[in-house]
Amino acid sequence: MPRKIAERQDAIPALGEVFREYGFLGSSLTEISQRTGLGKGSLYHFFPNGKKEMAEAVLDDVTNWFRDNVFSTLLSSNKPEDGIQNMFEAVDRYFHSGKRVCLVGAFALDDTRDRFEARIRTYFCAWTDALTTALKRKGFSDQDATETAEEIIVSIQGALVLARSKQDPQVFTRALKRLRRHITAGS
Amino acid sequence: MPRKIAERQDAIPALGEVFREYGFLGSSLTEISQRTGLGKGSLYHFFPNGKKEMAEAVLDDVTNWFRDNVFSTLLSSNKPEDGIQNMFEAVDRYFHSGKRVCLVGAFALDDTRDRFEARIRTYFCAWTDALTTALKRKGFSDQDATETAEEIIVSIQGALVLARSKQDPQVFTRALKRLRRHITAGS
DNA sequence: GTCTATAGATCGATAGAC
DNA sequence: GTCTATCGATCTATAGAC
Repeated sequence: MPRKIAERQDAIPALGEVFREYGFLGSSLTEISQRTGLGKGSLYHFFPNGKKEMAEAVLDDVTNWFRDNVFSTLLSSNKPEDGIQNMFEAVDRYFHSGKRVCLVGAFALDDTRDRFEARIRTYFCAWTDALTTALKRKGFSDQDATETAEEIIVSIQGALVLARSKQDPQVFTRALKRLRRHITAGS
Repeated sequence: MPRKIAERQDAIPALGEVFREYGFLGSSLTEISQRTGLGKGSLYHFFPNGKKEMAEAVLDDVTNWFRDNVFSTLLSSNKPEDGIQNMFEAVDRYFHSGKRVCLVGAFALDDTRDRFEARIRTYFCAWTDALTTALKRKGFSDQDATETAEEIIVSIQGALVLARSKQDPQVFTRALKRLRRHITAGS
């Protein structure tokens, strides 16, 4: 127990919640201060470059979570179907079965994308590449694996948009079910 | 030619562009004034309730465009496959082959949704219902038509997110091609 | 109807006491 | 490290001249 209660990393989950709820522009430092329990002085102590650095830290945290919980399992050599199965379970948990949006996708849709271009691209490319690799190992042809990986990530993102638009999380769970069936049927 | 050059409706296309580019919160009245060529006084003359009313007018315009160019053809009784074919062509044109985002989907992802809840839901429900009807007429079972309609709209929305995230519009055109193939193969 | 000027509130960010 | 006070900029919206 070498440290005080608050470290920079401890603020990340609350920061993620605020950015997911209000977007980047809509997240005011006042709101961020209240939800993290840190005064503006403390926030600027941990994130000297302000709100942009907070969002970068959250995006890095999201990508790291997917690397550790999704991509790594997709890329581990044994049993590609286990990696894919794990991905669907992890995705369902991460997005709270359709009740939570994808922060990266949300940032991508307006000019916020331009501020975080590299991180947004990295997230989606790493996901696409890992899933493509797993599908090839599962026996898909190169082209079929590439197309199917893109199709799956497209459907996950679109299901999150439509679920939130209709305020019906089941849109998301239905999409995941279709994708699982699609994979097992097409192998 | 009964009217002056500028009517309320003439400002809608420019308003749509600004909201698509910067989102609702990110669209300042200064930017809107420049892009529409109307001073703030004129803007408040046409839209007494300010920015919210401007966004509502744009959302209504989007929904009306889809009603006239997509939903009506899907619902017209003759030849459901012509209506579906027309939908894919209209969607490809409307979203500039993946270079333009869906304003309704973008508004849905953060707390902007709460301001325009009814309009966002109406847009997606009208689309889902029209497409479901066309698929039933094409011979799909009730459940299969409902599932497939949702799958198509999910894929279109997700493809727009991923295309913009990766800055690769071809993600969108590939998704449309897959959907067309899926429909003709599954009938 | 359309403009300029500006009110009133809130923004991100900083300074300085402790 | 954490706080309060506050800066200058920017925001939406309005007032009033023309």
